Amino acid sequence: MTQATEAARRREPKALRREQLINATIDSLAKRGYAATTLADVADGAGLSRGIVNFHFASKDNLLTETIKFLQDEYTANWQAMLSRAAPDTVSQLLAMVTADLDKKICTPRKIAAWFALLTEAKTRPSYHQLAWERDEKYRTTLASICRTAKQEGGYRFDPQSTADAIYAMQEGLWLRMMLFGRSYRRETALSVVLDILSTIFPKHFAADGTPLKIHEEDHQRR
Amino acid sequence: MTQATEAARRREPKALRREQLINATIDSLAKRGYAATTLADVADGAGLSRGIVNFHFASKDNLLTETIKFLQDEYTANWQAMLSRAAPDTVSQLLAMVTADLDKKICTPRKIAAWFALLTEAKTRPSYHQLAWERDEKYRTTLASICRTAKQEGGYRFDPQSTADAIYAMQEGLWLRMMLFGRSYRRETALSVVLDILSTIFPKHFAADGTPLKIHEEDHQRR
DNA sequence: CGCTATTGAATGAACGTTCAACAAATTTGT
DNA sequence: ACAAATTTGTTGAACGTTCATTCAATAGCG
Repeated sequence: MTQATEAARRREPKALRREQLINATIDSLAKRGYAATTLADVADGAGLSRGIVNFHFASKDNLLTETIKFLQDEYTANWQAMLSRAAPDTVSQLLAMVTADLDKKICTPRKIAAWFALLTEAKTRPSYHQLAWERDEKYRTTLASICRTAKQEGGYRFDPQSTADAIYAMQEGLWLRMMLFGRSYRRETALSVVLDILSTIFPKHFAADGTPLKIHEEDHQRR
Repeated sequence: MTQATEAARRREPKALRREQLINATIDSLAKRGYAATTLADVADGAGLSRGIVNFHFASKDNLLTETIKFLQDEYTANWQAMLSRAAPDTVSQLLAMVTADLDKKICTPRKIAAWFALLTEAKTRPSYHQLAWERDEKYRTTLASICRTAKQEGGYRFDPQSTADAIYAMQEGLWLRMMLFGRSYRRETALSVVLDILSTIFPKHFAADGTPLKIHEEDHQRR
């Protein structure tokens, strides 16, 4: 590296270097898996020297905790933003939730792989477990409340919490499929599966061909 | 250990000792996770000495491959047996498939945890990947064919393959939930979520209260 | 010059694998 | 029938490697 770029690199603020290392961590998790990810891999991936991670993150454990926190923050911020930007009708809200989960920004092979690599270890790591639980709870309760509204609007018989659980579980299952069989199972495939099942579960909210319908409430009250 | 029991232990055939070590591996994977599972853990768990695994399995890698193979064989054999024992009507077949997935024998905390621990590493290990793919394909195509029959019987509009994918993904998602939040999310909870969503997806096959109905061949046309 | 970021070599712990020694079981020879 | 020889299963110590962490030395910055 030339001295000019070396100087420029050195001037980067701390937060940027941390993010750079977190990204190298995600890369390594996706490429090599949890067990085979070493600090040397991460440092090499970031183009930096061996001791650098312990300087910025104190320990490998902490680096991984910060990585899962990064992924979880990005995930939650993304669906919450998409939800608030969506139209207020039930179908739009529902679609916002499920397309956020499969959003191009979130749902990349490397991020999915890294997420599962960390999540699987969450069982034995309290700090990961806590983060997984938070992600879960927020999304799940929001989805359940949308299902409750939809039930009133469509006069459905299902139990809203149970249906929300089923939809959420299905999405996590599709993530798993994408992680394992990403070559044949992509975002677009998963999205069409989700849309199909939604139009089956909420038939009054979708046309026969699956087109979303906005339901107007003459005799229903919202939220 | 007394000499008598020591002698008895030594007489156990090779296959039994292998299964004993595989079980200790599942225990360790569930308790400590993939990364922290060592051969010393496995040997200690089985109450045997350090070098024993390399004698029976040649390498750690091979032990783990045999473990995932063991779990996958048990899983597949279980649902195929339950399916063949079930009544021939569509609802019974469908229920056999989904209850097999959540069967008490298969769906234990330790087996779920071990399965995910190994599966997550499958991305980077061709031999695991192959096994995961096999498990997937068999179950998925069987489920799709049942959905196809149900569609004819109930005059549903859904795409059978897509619906089967959604159901299967949901089940894997519920496994993930059980792994992560096993204290609050158990087999019984997951099962009720599955049954709820099935009666939503196949309304003609279930009564309003969710009771399964056997459909007879008169209803075959419509829409 | 003090301060902060970075480097890379040194350290020590953990782990998979190997192997010589031993013990039990089984086969062979007489 | 029984001892010797051989095979099979098991042990635990030794070995070499890998890895996270530490730290003294260094370089850029204001």
